[in-house]
Amino acid sequence: MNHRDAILAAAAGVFAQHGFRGSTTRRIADAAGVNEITIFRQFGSKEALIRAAMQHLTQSAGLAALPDIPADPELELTVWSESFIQHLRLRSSIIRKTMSEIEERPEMGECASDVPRRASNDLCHYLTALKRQGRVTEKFEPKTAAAMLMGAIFADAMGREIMPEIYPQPKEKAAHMYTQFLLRALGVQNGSRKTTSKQTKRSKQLSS
Amino acid sequence: MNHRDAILAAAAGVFAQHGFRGSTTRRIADAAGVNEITIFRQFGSKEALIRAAMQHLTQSAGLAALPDIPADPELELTVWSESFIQHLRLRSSIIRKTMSEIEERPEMGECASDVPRRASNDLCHYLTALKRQGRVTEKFEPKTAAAMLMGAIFADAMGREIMPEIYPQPKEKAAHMYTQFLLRALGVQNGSRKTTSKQTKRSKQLSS
DNA sequence: TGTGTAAGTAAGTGACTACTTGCATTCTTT
DNA sequence: AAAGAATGCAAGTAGTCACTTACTTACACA
Repeated sequence: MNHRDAILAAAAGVFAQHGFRGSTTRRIADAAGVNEITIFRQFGSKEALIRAAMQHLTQSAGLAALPDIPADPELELTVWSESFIQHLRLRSSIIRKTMSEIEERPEMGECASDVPRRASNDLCHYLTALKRQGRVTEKFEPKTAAAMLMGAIFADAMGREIMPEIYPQPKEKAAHMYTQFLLRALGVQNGSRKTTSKQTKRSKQLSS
Repeated sequence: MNHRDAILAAAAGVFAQHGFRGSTTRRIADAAGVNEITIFRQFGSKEALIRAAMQHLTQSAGLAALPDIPADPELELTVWSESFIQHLRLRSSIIRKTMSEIEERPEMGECASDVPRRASNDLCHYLTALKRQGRVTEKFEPKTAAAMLMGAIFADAMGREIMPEIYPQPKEKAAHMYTQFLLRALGVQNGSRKTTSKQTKRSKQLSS
């Protein structure tokens, strides 16, 4: 493994555990198996290193895609929600640390808020398309619906470790339950149009 | 103002801005207008001071009450949601800092998670009562519904400052919109039983 | 073989940290 | 007025922090 990448990975890990002030250059160097000086020669300063590590992280983050034309809303939204909640859960530590640093270091927030911004955009587009198809019986604002689903997923990913008893069980089905809840609020009937046999199969699994 | 209270208030303020590691005893002393030594004489150590400040804060926190017997769900839930979102917004900085410290200092989380736990409990009881009244047409799990509403409110309070464009506008109506969304998912019809003229008036204001 | 580059070792800088000690001052209460 | 408690001031301790300097080692490539 390249030394530079090792340092970046170690910085991200230490930051996720201890935050900015707790990420001492010594700790990062030890975690990377590298001399402390190497960090300063490669990145110049601790601040530059942390910034580089954050950008490196957010660039490698991918989001599940939502189809342009909704076919099976429950299936498609559930898959999307599951991938989104998993993304947040895997990064819950670093997200918590970043959120708490934003006020002191606003530049950290700008790259961190990229993922949720894209997610909200994608989801709003999908919901708007659903509406245009006439498959929504209730009046609703896409932004409110999107904020609702994403908010529930976000709070679940951030809070379940600390207060597991206030979230739906089991945690593996939570994303699906939030999705069903959303669809019921929109008045979208179950079932799908134009589904392949594969999708129908998954669809039946979901509602079990 | 008592010196002890001034120190506690200053500690809470500095912690909200800078987190635990950034809350130096010097900064707290300056903010309280007190000599640094006084802190150690009164509280013994920085850790003991921060702990005392946190407990002092959570004890003084009150939550809006939800009636045992639902009468006007939209009104009652909206009032509750508004008070809850306002509570979280006023404390957003300190909540973010606390969430990020929990992994390193678990004892901080236990008193901090008290408010959301109580809120979830109250909300679940209310929704269960609504169900027992037969005013809910859709099948639903109270815990999921509560997690959905509270999650949306929590994410709004934590994230709107950083990403205002992904949340419903204006922010003063957000709590009401989330509440309406919840009620639609539950299939609760608008309007109220046994309302007084006052309540009806507020009810009409809300839906405007 | 020589040269440039990335890495390590050792030592140290000045600033900041939580916390202590000794003594003087102020305020409250008796 | 006397006594005791709370507070302030000055100075200092031992430790950690980011970062620097000066010098050495290992390796790639020509």
